[in-house]
Amino acid sequence: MISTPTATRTDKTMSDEFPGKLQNDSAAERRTALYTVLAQIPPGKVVTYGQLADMAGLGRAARWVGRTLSQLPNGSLLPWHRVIGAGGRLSLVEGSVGGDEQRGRLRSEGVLIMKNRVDMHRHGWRPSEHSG
DNA sequence: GGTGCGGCTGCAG
DNA sequence: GCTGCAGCCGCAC
Repeated sequence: MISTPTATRTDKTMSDEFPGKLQNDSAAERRTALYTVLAQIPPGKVVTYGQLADMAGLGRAARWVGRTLSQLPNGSLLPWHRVIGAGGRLSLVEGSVGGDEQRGRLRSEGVLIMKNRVDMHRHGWRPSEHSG
């Protein structure tokens, strides 16, 4: 056996594997995990901040997720618009840049928005049920 | 290393 | 169903 003292985490990017339970050591790792999970969300589906945080292994850091998403650049290819508040509520207010963008994108994907709310029973992403 | 701050969450009114 | 309040968690001073 190779007694590697500092080989706890490694060498290369282990991000080759699918997300779920990454061993997050640093904030950057967590952000990466968050982005990875976020990228797994299929079109027409939505997740809540808390759900996304849990998927990234952050537990209840839903707030942090929201802040992190707000820090995404405009050119980001991540489907940040598929992240909504608990209960299918849209945290972003209509009239806001992000709010308008989110609604527009969601509708483009076939997600019906009624009074700042999305039907989670219909569009809620169920990773446990093979993204379908 | 203590304090403040969020694109939150859940419950009560 | 909306508003207000307290709780959580991690990040930035």
